Amino acid sequence: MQPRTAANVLQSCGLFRGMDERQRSVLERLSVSQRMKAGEQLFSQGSSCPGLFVVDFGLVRVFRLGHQGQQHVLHLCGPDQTFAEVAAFGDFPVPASAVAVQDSACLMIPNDLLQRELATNHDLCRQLLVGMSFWVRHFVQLLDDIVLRDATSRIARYLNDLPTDADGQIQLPAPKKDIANHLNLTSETFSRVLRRLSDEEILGLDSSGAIEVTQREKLANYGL
Amino acid sequence: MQPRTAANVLQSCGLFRGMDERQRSVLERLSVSQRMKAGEQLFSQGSSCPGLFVVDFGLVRVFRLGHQGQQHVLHLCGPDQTFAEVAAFGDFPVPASAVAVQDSACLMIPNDLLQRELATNHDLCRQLLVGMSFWVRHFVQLLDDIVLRDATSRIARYLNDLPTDADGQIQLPAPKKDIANHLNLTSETFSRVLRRLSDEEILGLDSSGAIEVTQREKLANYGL
DNA sequence: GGCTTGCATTGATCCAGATCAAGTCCATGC
DNA sequence: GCATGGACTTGATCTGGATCAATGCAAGCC
Repeated sequence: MQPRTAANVLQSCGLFRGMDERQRSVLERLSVSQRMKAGEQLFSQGSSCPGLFVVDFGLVRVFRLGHQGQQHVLHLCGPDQTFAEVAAFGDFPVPASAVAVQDSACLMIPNDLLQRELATNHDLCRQLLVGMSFWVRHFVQLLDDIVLRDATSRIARYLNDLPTDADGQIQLPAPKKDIANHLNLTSETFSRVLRRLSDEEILGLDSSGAIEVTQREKLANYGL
Repeated sequence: MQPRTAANVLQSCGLFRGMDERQRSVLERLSVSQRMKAGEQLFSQGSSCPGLFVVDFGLVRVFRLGHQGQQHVLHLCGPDQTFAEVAAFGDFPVPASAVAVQDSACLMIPNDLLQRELATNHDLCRQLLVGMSFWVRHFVQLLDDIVLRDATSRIARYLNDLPTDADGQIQLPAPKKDIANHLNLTSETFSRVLRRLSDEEILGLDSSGAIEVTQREKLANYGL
């Protein structure tokens, strides 16, 4: 897999959408490319924030560690998604760790350069303020998904929000265990729920791991 | 209870700390004062965001509604705390409802005026960007409190973070049922845990509702 | 005063999902 | 090829906290 150009990555990243070409080119110049092997750690919870990351290709797992060594996956970042923005803006230690799930590449905008740019670039500030508010909303949604919904409902909603590929099938973007953990479930429970939905003929499970939604209607109902 | 001046409220509010007098006076002029009786609703989930609120005095419960009518308390806002900032910046429907727990007063900066100010005021933008990132961190912490810790640990941590008054006692800032719900517990469980901590002589429970921490050390250990 | 209403405490029971335990099925490296 | 290990499934069992239920208690109100 070959890295794209910085311009390309930034252009397709939601956080920077709405900026014009000129704006983005400023960020391009600040950015650094970085490649990681599967399993490689980018940063760990509590260390100072290296900067803002955008995934070029691959998959990065961002997670919090619990006192007894458990972990909770906050975010599974695929291409064009950002992470560590929050710590970058707030200038505090990163509140989570990040590890590449597969061989991956990222664009990184170093913290000090970003800060300097923010100091003078008003448009960038506004843009990021909006981006950030979406980020908060995301977490609020995740939070009360976990608090207010049961396992089946959470999974149904998650599946509903995934895009279907050309064959109308869903490819899970990450290993099941990581998705399960993100939804605050064990992989066992995740597996059982998929099985049940398959028995109810709402889903079709493929031995390759692809999922076909045979009754979108009913799936949406589970997600309410 | 008498409302304070707008200047006074903004000055003691964390989100606007770091702004100079001149900056704040701009916001003062935009702000509107609002009083609520106990139980009065300020806005409800899904409606358009009226603006950014700062609590003057009293207590506001901000919560999400679940499909089956359950609710989850996202935030219990006391004096000088803000709410609805997120929707205000992002300009989407408020993702939660807000109700006054007691008779209260708020300062409100209407959305349109705030937006207009943000368009030109760079310092304000930067300030709010930082404030926002703290807000995200808060939610991440709440999230994995709920995910990674058990009931006792959550409560211990919550109590540990509360300030003690002049007598070294803790006054809960809100009804127990609301605090319990915020921590994703039932009031029954909350009650039982307090009782257990009291039996272990880590806490002293007062019939008036005040809590005395008799072994801060052990309490902190529960919160790890 | 008596009446209502809502919060809080305590006990008994229940259950969704975790944990524990096997077993299957690849992919990887030697 | 064969071994090793990780991801996934499936079954049996356990448990933390929810739910249900009863009671106490204080505040507001006629």
